[in-house]
Amino acid sequence: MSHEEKDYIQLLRSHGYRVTPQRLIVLDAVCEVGGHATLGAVIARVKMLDSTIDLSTIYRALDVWVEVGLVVVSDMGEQGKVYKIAGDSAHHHLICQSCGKVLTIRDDEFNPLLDHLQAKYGFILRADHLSLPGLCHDCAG
Amino acid sequence: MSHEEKDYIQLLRSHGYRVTPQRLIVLDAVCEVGGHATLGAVIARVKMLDSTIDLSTIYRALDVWVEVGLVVVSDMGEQGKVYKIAGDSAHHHLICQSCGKVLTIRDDEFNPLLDHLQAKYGFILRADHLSLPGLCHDCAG
DNA sequence: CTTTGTGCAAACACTTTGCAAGTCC
DNA sequence: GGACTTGCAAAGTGTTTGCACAAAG
Repeated sequence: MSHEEKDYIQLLRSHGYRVTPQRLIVLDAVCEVGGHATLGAVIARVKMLDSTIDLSTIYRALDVWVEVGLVVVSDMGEQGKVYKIAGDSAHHHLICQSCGKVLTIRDDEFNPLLDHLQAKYGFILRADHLSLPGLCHDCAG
Repeated sequence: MSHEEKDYIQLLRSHGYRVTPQRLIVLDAVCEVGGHATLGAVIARVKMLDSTIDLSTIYRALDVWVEVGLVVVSDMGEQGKVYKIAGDSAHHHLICQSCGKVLTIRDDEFNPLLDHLQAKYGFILRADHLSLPGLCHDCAG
């Protein structure tokens, strides 16, 4: 695994949570799925690592990791919730409604919009994972 | 109700659907709730208009209206699905993660972003109802 | 040893489906 | 009359909760 062991153990403890194998496995699963891990993908991965872990435990463990801030979750509507390790560079997705292709764009491409919203409404956009529907180059033609 | 009666009756028929009071009531409900009608709001409204209409009928009727194109649905994740009469001017929401306040912004405020995405990726943004998370003016200070 | 976490089963909310009876055309 | 719809009840989903036992600190 790519994350530092001490850090997240301290993180759990400092929030009054205990360190359990189940929680570590769930965290590993999110890591290993990588990128944007859908709930289904995380569950599948956890079950692969240890099939005796209960579904409710997975839900609870994910809540804990989100609570302590090591994992961030975003609800993408149709696609359900996706989990990822906090600190990954923010980015967004362009999803083609015709062919389903997914383009990834960097967060800073939103800066003009972000500046505009802040200037006009005082609203600070804090989206680290948007999914924007539309038509890709191939399907638009 | 604000919609033309003939139009949507023809619309149903032309798609091979029958005109039933239940379907009309569901359509009315979406109209009356106005703007973005959450599923819950639509259901509540329908029940108010005629409490004998079954939940399954409401779901099926909404599917029919979406199918014929008179109603559009967007899945807003956390907030669930919202329904609205097709043809309303497109716009988007800024949702404050701290206080829950919702700001509505016009679609054309996205034009710079839209142009950028089209120029750089050939991607045509087709979002008529985005929800962007962030912090509102009051909470950001 | 005390407190927290787990697995299990049951409860839950939300949505869909099968079917007989009713309705639209 | 014949096909489509409805209401009802039941079955699915996906997620949460209560509780006795197990594990962490």
